[in-house]
Amino acid sequence: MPSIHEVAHLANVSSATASRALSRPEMVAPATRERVLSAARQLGYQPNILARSLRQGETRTIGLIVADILNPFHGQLAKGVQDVADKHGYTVFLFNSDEESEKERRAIETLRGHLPQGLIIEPTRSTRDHLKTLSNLAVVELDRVSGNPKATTITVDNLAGAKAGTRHLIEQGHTRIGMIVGQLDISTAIERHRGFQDALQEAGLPYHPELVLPGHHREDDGYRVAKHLLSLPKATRPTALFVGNNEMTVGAVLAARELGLQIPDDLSIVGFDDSRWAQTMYPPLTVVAQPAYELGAVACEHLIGLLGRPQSGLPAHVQLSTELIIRQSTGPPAPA
Amino acid sequence: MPSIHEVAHLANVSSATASRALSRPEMVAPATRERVLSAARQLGYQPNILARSLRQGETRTIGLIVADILNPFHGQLAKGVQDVADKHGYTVFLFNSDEESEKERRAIETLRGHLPQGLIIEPTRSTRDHLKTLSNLAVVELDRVSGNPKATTITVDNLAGAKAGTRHLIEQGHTRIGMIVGQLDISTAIERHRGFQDALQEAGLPYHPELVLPGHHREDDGYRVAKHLLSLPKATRPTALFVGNNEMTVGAVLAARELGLQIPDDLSIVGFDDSRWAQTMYPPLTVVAQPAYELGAVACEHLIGLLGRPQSGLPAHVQLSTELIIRQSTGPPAPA
DNA sequence: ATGAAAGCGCTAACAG
DNA sequence: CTGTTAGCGCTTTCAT
Repeated sequence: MPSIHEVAHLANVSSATASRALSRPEMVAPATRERVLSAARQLGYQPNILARSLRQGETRTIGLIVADILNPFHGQLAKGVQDVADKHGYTVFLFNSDEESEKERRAIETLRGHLPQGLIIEPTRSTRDHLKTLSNLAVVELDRVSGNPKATTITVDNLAGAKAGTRHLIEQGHTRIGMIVGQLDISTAIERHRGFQDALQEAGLPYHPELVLPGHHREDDGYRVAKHLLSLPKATRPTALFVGNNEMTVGAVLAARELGLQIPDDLSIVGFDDSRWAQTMYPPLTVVAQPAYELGAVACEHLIGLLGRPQSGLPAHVQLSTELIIRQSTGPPAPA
Repeated sequence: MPSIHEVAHLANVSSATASRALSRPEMVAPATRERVLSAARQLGYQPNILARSLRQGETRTIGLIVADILNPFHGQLAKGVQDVADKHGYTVFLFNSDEESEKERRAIETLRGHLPQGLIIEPTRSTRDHLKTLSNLAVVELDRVSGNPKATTITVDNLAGAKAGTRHLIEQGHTRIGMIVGQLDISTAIERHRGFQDALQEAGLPYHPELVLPGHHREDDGYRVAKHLLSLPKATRPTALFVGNNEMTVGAVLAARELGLQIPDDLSIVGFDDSRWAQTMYPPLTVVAQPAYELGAVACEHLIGLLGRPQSGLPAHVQLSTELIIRQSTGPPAPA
């Protein structure tokens, strides 16, 4: 890799001038500028970002820590972030926490060494602690909130979403509705659970705690929990299921199939997050859809905004809305 | 961020000793080492990787350029790469080319400035040209090959996979089989097309060029092409479709549904790539599955191996195998 | 408008 | 075993 000295030498100027010609063209005589530019082109010169960042104390880099890049929802978040970062000339360091505290800790540590100017993170249980080590880095929390009151957060209105999904089931006539909820130490799970409860209450329906069970957001959890709920004696078994995230919904659908339950005749299902398979599965799934890509894009716009001004007042809390998409996995309960 | 000088000062040693205590503990007296370590802990010291990399000329960073992170197949590749990189203490710079030459060019350019020690790339049409600017960076081509004979490549046996998928359709009794093939300037598409042809030929079946149409790997392409093929007059319309990638298969399935064709009774479909929706859709899809995660993992292992030795002989060409998973989207053609 | 020189934070010679 | 010194490539004063 040629250095700026070689470019300077070839153009018969000092490295200072070469640097200026490249980054502040207006400070340099047109003729000189041309010579430098052509020398750079000729040598295939590419500035060494490490050196530049070291000198300027500015890396034009941001960190992104997502919970699980294989889950299409999180994948879309990541894409939204990347596209916007790219547009503004920032480079993204992407890490996966896989929902594990320890991985998150390591990701943050590695990231720190690379001196990102900002961090976008989907918090886990331990994020609050981990972020304490990050003196005064601009942080945007995405999708979930860690509880840190100083953080800017970009989320979806989970409460309203869950309420809408549950209400839809109630309107179909269901009274025994089960929920497979996420980990209750994560904000999204808490809010969706709350929305579920609120909808029941508004309708004057009782909340059956034994029909509400937690899972760790994975397909197997959905499968296991659904298997249990759907194997209850007919009288107590739920006629509808509201599932707290996309992966667990897959598990629930497979469990229902395995038990020979027809959807929606024997069981109605509403999932959270839309996805490719929700549209192609049979029957197409009714879901509470989230604007995943936009969520990521907005988070990144905000972060970059934050970088512009030093300490601009209060942290923002942006909340995007969800959309209930009614397909064919929901219908009235079978007559008793 | 505290620098190593502050740590050194607090521990009453020179910065050189502090550096050694941190990176080469055996070179330093145990007592000193302890003092330095504790000072570092106390200050929350984290080495500045930029400075270190600049000094050592070694960034312990690799670049990864995937075609489309939102496609789960590519997502799995990325995860495989990342997990392995992580295990070896490398950090990954992830970029998306979105199958666009121009984005790929920009990604490579940006990457260069960050001085990655190696690059893993899913080549596009123009990769060969773009890589010329990368003097002597270790490069591993993933999933596809660019045609550069000096590159190490990690691929799947697309020829055998496509052959197996096609043969399966032939065994079911199909004689008019259509194919939706990818862009024919990408190696995987070429090989799958060839495998398709070979299977026909081995079975003594004619190749109908009018039943083989290209798409750009997206859902809409699959939809559009399938719509066309399936709208042909009954006598000439294919009774089975072999589709060259996962996204296009979605489109083909939706097109079939829209035309009221029952799968597999009116139409058999074999897709390339397994996925979540292939398993949950109705009916579950017969596919040629690829070990995506492993592909990424192997690529990264290879790259890191390459970094160990300087110029180790010939480039490797690893080929993993595919697996035909027979589900329920394939069956005998309807009797005429 | 240009050049000389300093310094970002780190580590590798080289001395001692 | 430890300190001094130099330099990775870049940009930015400060002169001129």
